[in-house]
Amino acid sequence: MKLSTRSRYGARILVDLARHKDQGPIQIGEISKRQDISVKYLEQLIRPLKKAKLVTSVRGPKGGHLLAERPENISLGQVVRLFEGQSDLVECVSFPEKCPMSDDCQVRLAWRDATEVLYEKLDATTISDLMNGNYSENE
Amino acid sequence: MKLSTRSRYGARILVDLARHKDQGPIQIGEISKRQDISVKYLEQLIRPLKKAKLVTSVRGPKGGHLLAERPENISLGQVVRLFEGQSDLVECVSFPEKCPMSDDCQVRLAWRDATEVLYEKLDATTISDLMNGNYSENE
DNA sequence: GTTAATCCATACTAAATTTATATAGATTGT
DNA sequence: ACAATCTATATAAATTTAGTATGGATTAAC
Repeated sequence: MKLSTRSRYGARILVDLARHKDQGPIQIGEISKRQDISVKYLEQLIRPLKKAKLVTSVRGPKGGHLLAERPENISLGQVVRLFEGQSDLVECVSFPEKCPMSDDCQVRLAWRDATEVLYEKLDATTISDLMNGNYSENE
Repeated sequence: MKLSTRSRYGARILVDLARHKDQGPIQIGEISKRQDISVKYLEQLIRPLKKAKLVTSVRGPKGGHLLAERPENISLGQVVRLFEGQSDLVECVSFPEKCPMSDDCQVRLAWRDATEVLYEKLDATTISDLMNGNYSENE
């Protein structure tokens, strides 16, 4: 039960953009160096972020990428839902028809509730919480 | 980010055993029919459950499997930790050395906290909660 | 207008993981 | 003795993931 690198990298990209948001458009090459992610993979990851309106870009020379939202308005929950093909812990939570036992499966309801608790936490954690090196457990 | 079928099946096996715990040792063949899991796969899944002392078995004819603990003492957290090779949302939570950036990665701390919240919920959910068809969201 | 730097989109592949099945054997109550 | 059970390892097919490659389209600076 692990998160894809896409979610992990996606979050780091957003934090990187947030940290440098006063420096104008940020080139992929810069992010690549700082985050140690290949340029090609970065391009692939930024596309969904743009589609989701979390990031905008400026084209041409001196162009680059910018956060489209304030850091406090972007949550890890958004990132995970965006990058994980299946964002629930088990398929039957959202698609009961995938399991013949869904109808009276108590375990399914427990997975559903656990998924819910997880996303409550992820939704409550924003890029703003993570950008300044002072993230702490209690808040 | 999905749970393996092993965790899902593992939980269902335990609930099945809990539901029939007054009927003496339960044969794998019975579980197989009720839960629609192949006998061979079941054998493979029950082994770790026995190793973890959640299940015991009686050998020979008329033998079978039994819960080794009271249903209220077995949690989904135990099941998931047992069956998921990696029980954290991301590897660097338990193994910071796996990522060169772990040292001052704020996102890592957020993943750690989210993992923690998830397991708090899973640990609070027991087989007893799930065995009687009256599991409800609020408890 | 040219050009260099950027962003965009799809195809593909190699590796890892998952989900089982198959085979063979050990144990034990009747 | 033996039939029914549990145990263990090997293997294979399918799926998923992670990342690269290729080729292009756009655009601002000069």
